[in-house]
Amino acid sequence: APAFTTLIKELGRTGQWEKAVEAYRAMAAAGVAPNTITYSALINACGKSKEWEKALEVYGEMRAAGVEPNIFTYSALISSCAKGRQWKKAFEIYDSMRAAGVEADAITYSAMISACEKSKQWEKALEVLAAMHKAGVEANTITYNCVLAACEKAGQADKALEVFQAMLRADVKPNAVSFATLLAACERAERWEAVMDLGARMAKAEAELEADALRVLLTAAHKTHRWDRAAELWERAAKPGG
RNA sequence: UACGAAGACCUUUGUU
Repeated sequence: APAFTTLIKELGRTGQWEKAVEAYRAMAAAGVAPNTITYSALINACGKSKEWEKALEVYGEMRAAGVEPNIFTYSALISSCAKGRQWKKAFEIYDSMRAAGVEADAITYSAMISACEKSKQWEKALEVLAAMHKAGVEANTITYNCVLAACEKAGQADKALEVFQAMLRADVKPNAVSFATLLAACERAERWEAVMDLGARMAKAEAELEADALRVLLTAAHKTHRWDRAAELWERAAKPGG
């Protein structure tokens, strides 16, 4: 079964979900029984291609075959719903997971928040973060990135900055994705002072300065008449590895 | 104890 699972994952990674399903069918023909790991990989393969209905169908077959889902299975299902922008379905899966006595971890919560984000439910995303905290599960950089993305997508720059503060208070390190999301939110809201502030934090965090981030930071320097900062940015960007 | 397999942001690919 591990060989089939590896194949299914690879097919999923390259967007060939139909072939992944074929590989799964071929298992039966070869007399190999799919297990929890195989099903989780197949659900994820379907989810990656935004085939959330197929992912749920596979889940149904899994249950019918008497194979027990675990936290990987549920997280993959939630992630599938996220990519298909089915936040209500994601909550349904989450509820059934809890009913089965499976505790959500940081990955599960992040997938839930991502589901809210992609369905443009930023308030729900904040609710999930609060529930996570209440459950005593620590939010990590990715979790916060999902929340930041939810705020950004909804045009809630102030909320994004609030979440960022909470992130720093929780001692969770922002990465390049965090900053990119924050910059996007602030750019859209024309919060140039906030952008300048982020630029300073990025420098302190030694975060990688990508082209798009540089563009927004330069725009902000221009808008706030901080020519000195613009020059500094330019020099830093010109340096190899800087 | 370990010993080829599975889940979250971003990245790749496809669709608009």
